[in-house]
Amino acid sequence: MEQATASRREQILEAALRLIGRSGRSAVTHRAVAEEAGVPLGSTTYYFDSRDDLLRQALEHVAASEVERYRRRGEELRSVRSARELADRLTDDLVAAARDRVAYIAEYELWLEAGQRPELREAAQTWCDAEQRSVAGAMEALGSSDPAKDASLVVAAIDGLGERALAREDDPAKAAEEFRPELHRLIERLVG
Amino acid sequence: MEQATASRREQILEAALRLIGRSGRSAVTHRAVAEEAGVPLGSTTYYFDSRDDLLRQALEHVAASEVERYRRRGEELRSVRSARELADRLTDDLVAAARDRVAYIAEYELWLEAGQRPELREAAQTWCDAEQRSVAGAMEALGSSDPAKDASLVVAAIDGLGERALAREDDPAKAAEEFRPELHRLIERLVG
DNA sequence: CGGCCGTCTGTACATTTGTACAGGAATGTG
DNA sequence: CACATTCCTGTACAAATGTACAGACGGCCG
Repeated sequence: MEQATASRREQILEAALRLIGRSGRSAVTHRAVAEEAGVPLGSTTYYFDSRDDLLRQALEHVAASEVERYRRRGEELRSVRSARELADRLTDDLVAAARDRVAYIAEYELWLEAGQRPELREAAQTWCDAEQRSVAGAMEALGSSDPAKDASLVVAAIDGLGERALAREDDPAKAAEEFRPELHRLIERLVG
Repeated sequence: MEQATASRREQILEAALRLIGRSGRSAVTHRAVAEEAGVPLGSTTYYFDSRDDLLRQALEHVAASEVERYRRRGEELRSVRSARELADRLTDDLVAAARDRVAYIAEYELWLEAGQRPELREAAQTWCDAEQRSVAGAMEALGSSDPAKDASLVVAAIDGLGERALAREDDPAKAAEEFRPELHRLIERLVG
């Protein structure tokens, strides 16, 4: 039954991610994760070699699922017809991400962890590339002269803006909403 | 002797920041900070009420010094004559930041900590505003139609790009260097 | 049935950590 | 000089943490 095994493992990984989203990577302790996942303490040490291993796999896990999400999102974004439409969709995504902070905070925690741990750089890289690719298709559809580079800029701006939204936790979704005209201006200028 | 007191306090705060830059916020323990600062364990509990207090003050301390740095840098940037010149200066700053990671990583750790701790949001806000203002003056000098908003975009892009550079620690400065043409393109498009 | 094996869990233990606090050293004050 | 006050540090201890591991449980084969 690797099915059951996999779901149990994932149950633990996702509990770890919820903790990261709520209280940062330092909150990932065997005991806290076990409690959050509703499994006994022994489970976390059974499925993962060490605390570091658990943290690493949790970040790789969220990276993998975000890559998949961007792949699907990339397909949809190829159909945009105007800078405004793309800006709207990207802002909607950002607002949604800000609303359900877990994955979004995990992304930033992953960057920082990757800064000190080479094993995580590949995951960070893959995540970043997927995000960029999902936007590049849309930039191409809008007639950008260099879709890859423009997408790189748009994604960098989104990440930077998202960061700011997170730090205004009173209402990060509202903060994200305010970036709509900014993103519009950026995309318009790049493809115009 | 508040002079001596201040320097001792700062000695501890800066040791904490070096630890953050090297191993993240979770590395800030009384013992690790004391050892890094070369002071006895009792000192850290004497100058700071608790571990949380120490972490908070360390982040506020680096925020304050970065605000000051941006204020000075803002003056200099007002004299730029072209998009290329501004892009060059901003890239140089980014390369320098990536080279000496501590303050740069601290910035991101501050964002994340501010996401969960309201007391830190003001510092994050102030830092962000200072960074934006330092660029806004230059955008104005270049004839931007909306310097504040353009600066907001440029700063967001820089922060997003910087994040990426950090995750490629093999040589973050080299990664930052590669953003030079991207920044140039962005600024040119915005003010053009 | 008995034996075997992989899955899983409760417990135990050495470390690490936050923090309180008694008292030492230094400095000022009469 | 005695004394008070403030600054500082070593030590102690409870709590939290990482991790090893003995053994329970459940299926499966002979």
